Amino acid sequence: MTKKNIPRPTESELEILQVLWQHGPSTVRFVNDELSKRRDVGYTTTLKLLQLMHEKGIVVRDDSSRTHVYRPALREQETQGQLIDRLLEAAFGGSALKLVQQALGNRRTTREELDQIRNLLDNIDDQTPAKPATDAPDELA
Amino acid sequence: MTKKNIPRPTESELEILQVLWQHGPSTVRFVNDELSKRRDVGYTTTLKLLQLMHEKGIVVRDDSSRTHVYRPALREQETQGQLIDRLLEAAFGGSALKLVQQALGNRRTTREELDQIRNLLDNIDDQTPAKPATDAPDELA
DNA sequence: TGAACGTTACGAATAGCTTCGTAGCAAATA
DNA sequence: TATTTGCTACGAAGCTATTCGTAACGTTCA
Repeated sequence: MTKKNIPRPTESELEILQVLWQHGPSTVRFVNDELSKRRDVGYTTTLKLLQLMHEKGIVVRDDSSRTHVYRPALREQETQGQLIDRLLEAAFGGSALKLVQQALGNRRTTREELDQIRNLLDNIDDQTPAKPATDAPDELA
Repeated sequence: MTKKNIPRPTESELEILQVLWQHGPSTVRFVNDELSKRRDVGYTTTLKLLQLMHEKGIVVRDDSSRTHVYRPALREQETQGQLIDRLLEAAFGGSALKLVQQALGNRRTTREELDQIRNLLDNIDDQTPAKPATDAPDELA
């Protein structure tokens, strides 16, 4: 009921979101400086992008002072979850299993990462009843 | 050296690729019928899309008979791997761990699937030396 | 004050994606 | 053979994403 109207970020928009996720609320100048570390991009390009993202509701803007400050409208996890859902539908026929297999299989993964995933699996296991529950707990840190 | 020139499929193109992956080499007619099961789409739209995909090298075409037959240029796994790489870069800062956590965490996953993933992890473990190997085996069914 | 600078707003050009109409041709059929 | 059917090719329109130039305006500072 809350996340229906937020449009899917494009690739350029994601690039900006990553800066905001990583550094918190930022000015156009700052975002542009960050992007410029990776590739050539004009200041007004970044500005325009942020303005569009604002119009779309992807970011929230504090324009109380002359230099506006932008922050993501959604938390990192929400957006990432959305994107995975999209990819799942678009390329994996909805099978999360196949996606995870693909993500782990064709990639060098460290032992440590593997262990972390195993931990995650165990946690999920604890909460996965043999029969579907009607009142599964939600929202844990 | 082999997969550099193949451009990334768009969303519509992926929809078609899924049909080809699932049913094997197909005519425009067949692909269009499949797509039509899910949504409204004109025949020439599907035709044009396949023609463009052919130009781009995303699909291969057998035009020896009047009715052309299309098949994917890349195997399902390759394309999916590519797409995951892309998403990994675009939204997860390159961390496969975060991606998998997100894919598994925010989703109802069956016990069976969890077990399959655990198996996968064990297999990877067997092949993951403490120090990186120079001659990892490739291509297993 | 006035010049230089930083910031936002806006318009426009370009490119790619998606869709479909029309034309032309070949094959099947009456 | 004449008609109908089915297929490919092609062009174009509409939309979105991306990029940047220019203008307008406030702030800073010499």
